[in-house]
Amino acid sequence: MPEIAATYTPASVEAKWYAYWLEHECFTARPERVSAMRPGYSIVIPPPNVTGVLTLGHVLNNTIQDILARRARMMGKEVLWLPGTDHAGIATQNVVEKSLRKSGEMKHRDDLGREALVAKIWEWKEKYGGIILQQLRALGASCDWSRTRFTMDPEYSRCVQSVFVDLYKKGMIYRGKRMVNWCPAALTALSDEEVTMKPTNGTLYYFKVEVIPDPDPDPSSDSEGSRARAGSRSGVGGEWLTIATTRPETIPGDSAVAVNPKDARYAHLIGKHVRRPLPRENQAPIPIVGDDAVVFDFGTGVLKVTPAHDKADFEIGQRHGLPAIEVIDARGTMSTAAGADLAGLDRFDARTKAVEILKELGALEKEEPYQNNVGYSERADVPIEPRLSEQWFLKYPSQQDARNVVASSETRFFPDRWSKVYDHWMGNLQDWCISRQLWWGHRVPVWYRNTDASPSQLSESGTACVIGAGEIYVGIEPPPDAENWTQDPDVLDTWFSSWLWPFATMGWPENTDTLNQFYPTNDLVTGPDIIFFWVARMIMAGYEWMGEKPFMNVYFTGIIRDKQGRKMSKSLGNSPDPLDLIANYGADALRLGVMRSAPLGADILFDEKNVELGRNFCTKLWNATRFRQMHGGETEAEIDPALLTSDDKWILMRLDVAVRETSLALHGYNFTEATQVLYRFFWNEYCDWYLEASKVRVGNPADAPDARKANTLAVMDFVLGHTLRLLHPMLPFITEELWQSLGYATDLPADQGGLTIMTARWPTAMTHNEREHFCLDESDERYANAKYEVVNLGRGLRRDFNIASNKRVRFVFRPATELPEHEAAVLRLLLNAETLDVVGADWIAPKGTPTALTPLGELYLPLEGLIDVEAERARLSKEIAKAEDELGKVRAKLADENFAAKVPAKVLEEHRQRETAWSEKLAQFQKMHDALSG
RNA sequence: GCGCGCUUAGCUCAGUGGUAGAGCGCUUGCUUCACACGCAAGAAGUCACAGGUUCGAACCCUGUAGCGCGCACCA
Repeated sequence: MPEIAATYTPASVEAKWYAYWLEHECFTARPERVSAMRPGYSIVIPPPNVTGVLTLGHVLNNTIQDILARRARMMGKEVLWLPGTDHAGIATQNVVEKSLRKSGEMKHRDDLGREALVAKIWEWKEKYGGIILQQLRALGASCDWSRTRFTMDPEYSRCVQSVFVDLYKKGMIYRGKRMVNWCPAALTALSDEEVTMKPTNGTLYYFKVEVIPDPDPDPSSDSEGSRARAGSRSGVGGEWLTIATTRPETIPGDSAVAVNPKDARYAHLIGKHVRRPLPRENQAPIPIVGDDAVVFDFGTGVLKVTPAHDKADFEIGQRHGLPAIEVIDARGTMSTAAGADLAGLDRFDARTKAVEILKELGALEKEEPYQNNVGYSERADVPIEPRLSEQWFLKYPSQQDARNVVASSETRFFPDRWSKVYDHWMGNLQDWCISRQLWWGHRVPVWYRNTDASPSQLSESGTACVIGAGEIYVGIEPPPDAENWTQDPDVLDTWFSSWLWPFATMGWPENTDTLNQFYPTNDLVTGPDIIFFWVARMIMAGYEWMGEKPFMNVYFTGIIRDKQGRKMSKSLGNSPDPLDLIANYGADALRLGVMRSAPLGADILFDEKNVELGRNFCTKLWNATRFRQMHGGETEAEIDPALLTSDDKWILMRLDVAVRETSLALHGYNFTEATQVLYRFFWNEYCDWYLEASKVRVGNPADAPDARKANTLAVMDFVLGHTLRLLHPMLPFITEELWQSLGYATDLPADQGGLTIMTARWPTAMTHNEREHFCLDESDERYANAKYEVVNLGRGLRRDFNIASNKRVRFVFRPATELPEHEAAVLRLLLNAETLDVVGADWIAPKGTPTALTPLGELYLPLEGLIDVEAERARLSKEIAKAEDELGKVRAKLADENFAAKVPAKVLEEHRQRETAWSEKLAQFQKMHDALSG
């Protein structure tokens, strides 16, 4: 048996046991072992970005998953925790492009070209891609690494392509030119979910336009026709309309002005035209249309309509057959259609310029500061540009099943309130823009060719479909005569692959053992920020292709913030590196620290103090266990119930409570509560009381073992063995080290803790028979509590009379009933008393002796020659005041006749007992007080 | 604008109808033979505010304020 070292050194212990677990394949899931007696349990990891490095958010998330997985193993389940990474299209391409630009290998992606860049990204992925998974090992994550998946593995890619083809065949996928969220930084379309609205300070510009009495029949921006009219400024003296806008740079793209047809101020103008002021060289007439979307009381009630650069305007344009004039290009630069003044300018510079021109034209009436919500690209953090472009869209499949499964709690959300958020989103689904103008990702499995011939037939595999006009081929494999075809250049949204994660990682579309035994998964642990991106879509995908929900429970973690409540970010520098924390405090300390501060459903304010707390707890655990080992003796000897003391019984009962509470808390995903229960049990109950009291019996390590000492050590083994198991999911490393060091593994079967604590049985609450066996009774608990209360009161006396805690003093005790010598010995030890003289009822304390009234009798602290009568009088006065106060409160309640009449009998009885207890105390204190005065 | 959540000790948070709690921080005393990453004792709260229900409210109901989140959005 290895001797437990004086200090705990996490680094070597962690490395040792992680290697041991891997060597013994403790993390490997074996579907063939699943049976009725050994149910399967599974979690799929939310795959971190392949570019990612471990953050505190990952620590939180993966510690929870590890706790769930380890506990499930201890409960006898066959566990699969499936790890992997996500190719994360935009993020990864950005990271690699940036690094290539930095190293000078390219200036722009076009320098390399598609194939070369993708090759570079693969290279980069092979080199650095696994970092975060390595870091998870340092945290202790018990993932089945042999099953590590990547969303661009060949088999996985095939899944992605086949669901595309499947959805295409089902008519759920279509291509079209629509208004999309365009990111001018990433140069790609985004889904609605990738846009976040941010309040942004801007300006509302009011400019006027002239109503033209004699409209041009063709209001399009035909430059020749317009220029001809630009010179003859007709309509002078006509009507003018004032329009408010935040985006004057888009005026050249306006193809109408809209008013509400019910707006009496303007309704008569509908059908007339106004002169669009920009571009200067093409001040075309544009129509005034009536549309209900225009609100009366915003701005002037007149709306400029820019169908090419605003979603709402696009819809108005559709309703009125208006042309969409693109004045901003993909990079956010003004196009030639914007006119000579603006063309080539960045969209924000163009805004300034447009305002200047309006001023010059005398069209600008006023400008006022204005805060509006602007959509930002979540990833690039730049304002998105609504833009018309040709994209692939998906009508979400299996919506109804996905909605029902959460509404009916067949899949449960923790905390439950997220199910409302989910339901709301599911009820307002918009088609999903799934194509991205990137190179890194799953390429859209569609090929085109121009042909005059009639459409080709379906390919034999049935994976191809055909559309008229130009020819389009949709299939997992390229068309047979691929050289004649051009593949769609776009790739698919990363989430279009992530949503298949729960089954694509398990061998789908094959009917594998893994799928049979581990799908649906039991728990998903993720952040609420990706409830739409990922969770909702996985549920729909699960129903669409597996015909079954992907998970039974979803636990949403909080967001980790710093202690001032700010989000963790690189630029703020408030994001500590978890690996540094592990190096400084140990992985277990980090896990405990994070879990102890992670309340269910709330954000977590991270403070390194919590990790310190975790470290301190590990040290305490280490030392308390070392204390046990130092006293030697047989490991885990049989407990002799006949030799159990009140302290023994008390700790066994407290342990039982801790077992129940821990299990209950974990069952309800209350991880913080579980940690708190265990922290209190071990530190405050086991160490502070039981271990200290037991010193009476275990004596010095060198003392010869006797039956009583052996029995106490057996109780310690029982409690420590249970505690280590309860703590193992939370603190895997130190518990394994101590489990092995104490020799608890030696006599157990390999699969029940003999090989590793990982598979030791999860403690269960004591049965009635076990309680009988140990003769556990509430009276033992009451007696032990009373004894500890005597100690508390005695320590209070010491404090009140300024006796240093290391000074051994004489106490006198007058017990209410007989005090057994072994209990007196415990009192002596815990009070740090030189002696505890037990006296009879006839003993009279010297005048002024400090006295405490305890549940077991009166405790005196004789202070020979040092008695300060005034001090004791003052102390007693305080006690009397306190007793009077409490007595007053409880009597007031009892005096209320309504109270006595309506309150439950149990509560009434409690109050009566309280009254009796306080009045007795009060009487005694008063007696002692009077004696001092007399 | 709609919806959800939060407000309890200096800080972070437990506490779902019956005597206000923990950790950290603070004060005091202790190198007591497992542990100073420790031991012991202590101070510290109008439970956001206002009403209501109840014998009794931190807890249930209504309203108000502040903070946070989600959705929608008005140019």
